[in-house]
Amino acid sequence: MSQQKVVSLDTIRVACRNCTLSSLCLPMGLAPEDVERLDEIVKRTRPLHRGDFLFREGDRFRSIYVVKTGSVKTFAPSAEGGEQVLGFHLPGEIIGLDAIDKDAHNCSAKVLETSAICEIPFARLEELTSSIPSLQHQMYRLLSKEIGQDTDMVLLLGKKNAEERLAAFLLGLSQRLQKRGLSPTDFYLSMSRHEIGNYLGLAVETVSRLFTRFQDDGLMRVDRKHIELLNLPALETLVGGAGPSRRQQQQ
Amino acid sequence: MSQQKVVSLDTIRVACRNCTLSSLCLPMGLAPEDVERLDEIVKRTRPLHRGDFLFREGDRFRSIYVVKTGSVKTFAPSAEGGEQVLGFHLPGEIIGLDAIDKDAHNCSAKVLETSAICEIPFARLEELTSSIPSLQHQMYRLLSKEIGQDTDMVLLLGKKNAEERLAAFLLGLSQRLQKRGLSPTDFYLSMSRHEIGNYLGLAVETVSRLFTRFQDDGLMRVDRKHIELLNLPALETLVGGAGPSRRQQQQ
DNA sequence: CGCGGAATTGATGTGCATCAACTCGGGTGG
DNA sequence: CCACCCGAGTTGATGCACATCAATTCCGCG
Repeated sequence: MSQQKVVSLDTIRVACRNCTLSSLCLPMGLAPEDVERLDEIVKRTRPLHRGDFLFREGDRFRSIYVVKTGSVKTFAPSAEGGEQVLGFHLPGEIIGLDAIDKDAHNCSAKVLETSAICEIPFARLEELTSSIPSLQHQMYRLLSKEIGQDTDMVLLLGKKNAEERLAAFLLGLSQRLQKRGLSPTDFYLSMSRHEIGNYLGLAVETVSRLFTRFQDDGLMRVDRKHIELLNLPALETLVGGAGPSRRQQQQ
Repeated sequence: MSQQKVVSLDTIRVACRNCTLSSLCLPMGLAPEDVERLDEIVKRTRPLHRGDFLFREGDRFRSIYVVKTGSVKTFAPSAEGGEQVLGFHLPGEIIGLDAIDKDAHNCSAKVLETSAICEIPFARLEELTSSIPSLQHQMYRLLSKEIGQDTDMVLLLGKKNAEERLAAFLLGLSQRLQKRGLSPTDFYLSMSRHEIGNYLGLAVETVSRLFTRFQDDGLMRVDRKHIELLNLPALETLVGGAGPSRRQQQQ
């Protein structure tokens, strides 16, 4: 969102090492020299800006990307020239794993705000995982986790109403930010209402109305792109419990 | 659906070898001795029957499963005791990859009809992939493919109307059956209307009405669980083109 | 300062869920 | 072998959540 000072190369390096560590290696103990080997294949790219593409649908698959700071959205063309937003990617999160299969990207990735992104050439990563079993296991876990997240999304789109979807979206952001040591209750949305609606399978107007309603109900404070969550437990109730005074789910 | 004769062990072995081959190794050339090593860790299970579980949500993750014959559905609990059907798995398809991350299954897998299933202990598979780079690459591709499929599902649930969803469902089945050398236009549905609706985010009644409509329009013939697709191109138009005389997609 | 896209808010329409009634087929027990 | 039963599927009537249309305001930016 802001950049108080020119970020030194060292800062990037350290931060990037951090993001590599936490995303790829945190849960498994990886020998320090292996971390070093992993670190060596990571390319640091200069800061990217709003609107820049990491890759476009159809591009040959070469690398996966890790968000260091900022945010990225991925989206695929839908029928009739429209697009489906597939995800918003925050610091520490990985982009591009879906391209391994066809060796080509089947979605596009666009930077939402000034962001620092690490690029990891997949061929080299694959060599590395061959010789480091625990890193291989990490890769399997990462891929598997992605499947799990998509499953959550299917559940959201298949079974939840508008209210539940937006509550789930906000809580999801909150938790992911918290994981990175950022405030889980006070943050800025880097994406537009339109993109949120597209992502959640809702119309812009519905998103807008729900923000207003949530605010009126004291669940949150909304000022343009600035969000303050005032009542996380209540939001959790909305998501999990299928909404108190709402229709119950089919089946 | 039927079982003309008791299947001999050899038949199972050969068929299972086939399914392992085609799912895990077909696209990459794998040395014959490596295929042998892979084949050795595959467990053959006796035929399973309608209602049997491969695993339940929460079970410790030990193996992935490959459908040899028959079909399996996977589903996760939704809010309020309901369930979300996550997928139907046909011969040659793999189940359980989503459990690697948490080392526990986060969905259940239930057999829809008498089926033969291969079990592959994941720990042993992982050992194998460490020493066979091309097999490791195959695993990455399989996991990545699964992500791509989930993405398709998100697009379907987020952007398609009832008609498009059912058309996409039928075409999907058709193509997957064809891949296994079965008829792409004449097949039996092993799942109930209820399960189809649940999977597609639709009510049973809507599914039923659409079957009737499609039949009236000459797109297909429906008799109970027996399906004949009479006009694949027309179905494809329904899916891709967002329906000729229908509302256009948002954005 | 003024333009234009983003967001909000209100009014209206509709696709599909829901409710309800009925039919069908398959399995069971007498 | 048939009568019964029960769950699955179909069909029709109604309602509602959310999309769509329309008008206005708001803010960012040149």
